[in-house]
Amino acid sequence: MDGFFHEGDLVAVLTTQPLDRPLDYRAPEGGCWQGAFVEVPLGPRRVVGVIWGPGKGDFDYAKVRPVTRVLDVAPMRDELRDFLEKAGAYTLTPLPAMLRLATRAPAVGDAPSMRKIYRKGEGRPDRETDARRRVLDVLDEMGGLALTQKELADAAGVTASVIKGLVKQGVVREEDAPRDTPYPRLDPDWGGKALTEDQQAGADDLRDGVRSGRYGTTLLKGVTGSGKTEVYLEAVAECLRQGRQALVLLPEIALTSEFLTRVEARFGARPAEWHHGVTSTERRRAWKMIATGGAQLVVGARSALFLPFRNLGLVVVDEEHDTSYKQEDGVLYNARDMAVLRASLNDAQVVLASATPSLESWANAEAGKYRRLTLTSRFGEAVMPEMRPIDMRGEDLPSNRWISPTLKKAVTSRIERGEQALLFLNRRGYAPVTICRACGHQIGCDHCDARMVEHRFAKRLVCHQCGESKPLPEACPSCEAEGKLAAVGPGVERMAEEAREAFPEARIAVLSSDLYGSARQLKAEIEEIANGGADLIIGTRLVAKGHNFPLLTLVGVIDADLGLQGSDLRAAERTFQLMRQVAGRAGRAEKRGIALMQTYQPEHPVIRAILSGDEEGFWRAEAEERRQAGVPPYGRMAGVILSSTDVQEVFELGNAMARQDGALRRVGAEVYGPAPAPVARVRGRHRVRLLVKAPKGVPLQRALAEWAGQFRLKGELRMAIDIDPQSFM
DNA sequence: AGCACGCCGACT
DNA sequence: GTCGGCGTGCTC
Repeated sequence: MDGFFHEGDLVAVLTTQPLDRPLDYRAPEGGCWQGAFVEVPLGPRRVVGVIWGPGKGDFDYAKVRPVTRVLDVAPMRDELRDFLEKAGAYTLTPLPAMLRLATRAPAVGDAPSMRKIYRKGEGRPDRETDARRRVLDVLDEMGGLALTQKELADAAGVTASVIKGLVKQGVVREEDAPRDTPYPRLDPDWGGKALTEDQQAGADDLRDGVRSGRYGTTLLKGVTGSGKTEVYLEAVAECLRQGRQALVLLPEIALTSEFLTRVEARFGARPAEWHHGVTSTERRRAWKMIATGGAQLVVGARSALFLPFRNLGLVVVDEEHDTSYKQEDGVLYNARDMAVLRASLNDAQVVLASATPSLESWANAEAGKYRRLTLTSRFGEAVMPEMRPIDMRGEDLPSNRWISPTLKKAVTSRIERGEQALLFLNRRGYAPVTICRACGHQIGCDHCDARMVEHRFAKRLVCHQCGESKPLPEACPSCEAEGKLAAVGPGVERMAEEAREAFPEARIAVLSSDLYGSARQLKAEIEEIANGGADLIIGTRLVAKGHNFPLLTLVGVIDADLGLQGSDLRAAERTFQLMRQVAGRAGRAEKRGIALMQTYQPEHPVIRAILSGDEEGFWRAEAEERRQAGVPPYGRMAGVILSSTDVQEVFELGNAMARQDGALRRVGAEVYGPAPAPVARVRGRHRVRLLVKAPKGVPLQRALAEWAGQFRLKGELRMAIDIDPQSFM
């Protein structure tokens, strides 16, 4: 039999321990399958591993130890093993670290955990009280189905002690049942919304893709309100009809609860959920059910890509341009690219959904690698708002004020008409810089090379890099002059202050992620505002993400130039996306909105492109610039970040690496740097960055591995290689 | 990752 | 003499 090992056979076991290769063991009594999750002895410890393949047999047979036991979970499928190997090779991540991503389920190897359930028993209770009668009524209605103690107590409006009393008499039966139960079935034909012609065509197209049973990627582009979600949920429905599983990735957990409600409305039940906020019992249930087919749809964060799907047929990456898909949590990977890789190994379809796609995806669609679907019409006839610049060079504005007379007039007129306005500034806190007027000292973080941001609402200075905070001092920490510290520059809190002065009659709400304790509170506040609880909203980029404000007709961007500073090559792309998204908040339903952008450089090509709405033109120009520069997606890049508590040590290694670059030059790659990383010191560690640039099509990973392998990291030194870095300044 | 081994400086 | 710092190497 293929992939089965009999007792005593040599097997290679990969563990999550950071060894450089799988180790040989002997198959246990009863044998084991390739992919089986096992427990093996390693030195004095026992660790969890996976049967990776046949053993190599290059180790003294007498010293080979047997597998301790095979865990009672579905073996890892070949596709997932393949995915881990390929993703590891691409990101230059050792396999054990990749396996760790795929085994992030708590206590999967333990015996199935049980819980008590309750159903109708025999006879009548000795005394028939109201409470007891209600419990029995609830159980009667269930028609023999069992409930947990909490469900039963809540439904009957009694406490647990009533149930216990009935159990004692045998009137209610208590039983043990496994805790990890399948998720309720989703019905693909439950609540389909009527689609517009445009949406219907898109949905048909995606459905055909899913029906093909083959790999394929579609870039689904559509502005806010164009019905992207409805359209891709039709692809999910088709996937469920085919009896395959679907995965929807969202960039932020804050968006999941709203999304789950929509899924429930469409399919009649809630899907499995997977992100850091899910309890460990629920994660364990999800993991097991995904492996056995008891979960049809998973909604989750990027780590959901490593779940043990039994038959994955579709992956949707919503807001595919979102930078949070590329972030470090030990392993540096871009969830959008990994979704495409995983899908291709599973003969599954990918849908990349966005109003403002990444340049990479746009280029892949242009090159014919991805299909392209564009939804044009917005619901209820409204279109993208009218966009106009406010040339700040011509505005009469005192220093320390940021709302221009033109913008002020526009906001006033909207508020008078009972409509909402939004002032957008992508900067949290009160002021980004606190400077001493006596000596010029700027207050910085003690552990990072970053300035402390004043948060007046919390009465503290906060480092946005490491989260460290301290009270605002009375005296300058450098020259000790008292009362000379001044806030410089605007943050949303300061904008709110100015707005209260400018619009004394208006009800003003500030939306910034740090002002709310929990995602739940924030969501409640957003709902309140959407229902008309405020006249003027002042918000950070948080407002750009998927929330709908039906009364909003004016968006004022305080500083449209903000994202264009610095030398980051992606700055243009990000600013373009952000500005279009923020502007898209204005005007829905029957009211057309307007977006006003305060700028000191209205002739800047990016600002002009944002205002004219010539997206294709912008992408083409941007693509041409990248092609000229030989940077992604027309060339390859990798970042190398070295860090240590010792500055000199990092720079010495950085310089040595830059000098000994033979392995890179042999494939035509070049090294730049070392330079201090964008934030040169984080949490007390000094960081230095090297950049590697290579033509497309060269074996970059192999060259990088050979190059980096020459250097030994001693002491506190750490090296992280980032393939396809987000920023390449 | 853990854990043992071993080579040097410092102390009862 | 021996205690303990951490650099190096091994785990099937």
